[in-house]
Amino acid sequence: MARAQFDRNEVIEKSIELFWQKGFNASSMEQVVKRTGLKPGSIYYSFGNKEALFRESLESYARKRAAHLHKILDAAPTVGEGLCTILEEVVEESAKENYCSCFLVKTRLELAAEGNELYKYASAKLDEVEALLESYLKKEYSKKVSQRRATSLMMHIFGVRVYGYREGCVERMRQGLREGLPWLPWK
Amino acid sequence: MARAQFDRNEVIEKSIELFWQKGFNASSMEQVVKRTGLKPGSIYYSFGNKEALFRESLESYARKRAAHLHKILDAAPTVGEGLCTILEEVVEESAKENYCSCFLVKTRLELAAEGNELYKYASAKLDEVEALLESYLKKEYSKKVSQRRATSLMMHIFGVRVYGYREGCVERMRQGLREGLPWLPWK
DNA sequence: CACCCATTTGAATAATCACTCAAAAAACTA
DNA sequence: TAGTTTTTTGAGTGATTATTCAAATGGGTG
Repeated sequence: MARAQFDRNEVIEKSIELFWQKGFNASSMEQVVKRTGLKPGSIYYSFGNKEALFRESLESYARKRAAHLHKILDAAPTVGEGLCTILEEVVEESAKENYCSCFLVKTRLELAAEGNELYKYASAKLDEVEALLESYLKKEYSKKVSQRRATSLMMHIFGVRVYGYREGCVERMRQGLREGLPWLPWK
Repeated sequence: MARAQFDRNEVIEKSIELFWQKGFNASSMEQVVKRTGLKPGSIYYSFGNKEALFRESLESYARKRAAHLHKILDAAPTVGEGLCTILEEVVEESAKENYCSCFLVKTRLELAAEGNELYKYASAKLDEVEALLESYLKKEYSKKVSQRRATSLMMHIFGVRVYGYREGCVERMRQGLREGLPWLPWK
């Protein structure tokens, strides 16, 4: 076998599922073995160790999320409408079964102690999301207003990511978002 | 020894410190042994098991937080001013070394999978905080407005709890809060 | 076809985990 | 002070953890 037999993307996909749902510490490599079907040796040969596999999963997740945000904001007629779409999506995501917030947010909260590298990575990626929002806002607002509103948006997104665990909270969150972000073109 | 030799409150206090900082899964009972100075047998004899000790720690934390919120809101000249004080405190807390968000929020995010009892408890306590805020708001606003603003406040608090890990973010968050909560009497 | 080497295998390893228990010790009671 | 009950002690348990490795496997290449 000169080339690996498994599909690397599929393995990362399954790992994201597990790590996102359970977090770093509650996920065991045995569970990774079970979900991916690979043997322990293969996983370690291909990915190094648990932290490296987790990191690759986080990277993949962050890449896809950033691409998605870009796509929506580029497709929207105005920045404001794009932001409304994003927020509405985040709200609706919380209504799904097995909702588990945002992989980056969860990692930031779980691994903050001791300056963990995975924490640093998740934090850097979240900062990048804010920078992305700010850059789009600058198309319509001054630098000062854009920065303030980007931070406000981030806090609302984080808010929904935590609030969303509550059952039957979708309408409440919609109201709350309209209250806190009245400058957006809500429908 | 008919009565325990250690101070139960002190042990819970040390446990809160550990569990709050590291979370449930990254905290080992050996670390509890080290921090409290008790022997394993004593801990299990007095508290049952890890989950029960964690729960007692969570309960103690939640009780103290709720009392603190009540105290501030009762002492403030107006509800709005009390809310500003609370938010400013949460922001300033994030600037401390070893900042670790909110024990309840961290527990909610870490243990949501599989309907864990500790997750349910943390969630219920967070819901109670919102109910508390809403009851104070009703003194000055209609039921509808109070509910909407209580949710908005909760989302902002959650937002700060997650955003606060970012370094040098205090001024940013202050700006963001004023942007999202313009109806509060900010100074 | 034969060789090579990347990859797979799965049992094994050592560390750590939550938790237990029988015996010792230390209060309270009479 | 003698006896009873509660609490402490700390070595020990079995399960689970992340990780390793020598041997087997099989695709690519000449």
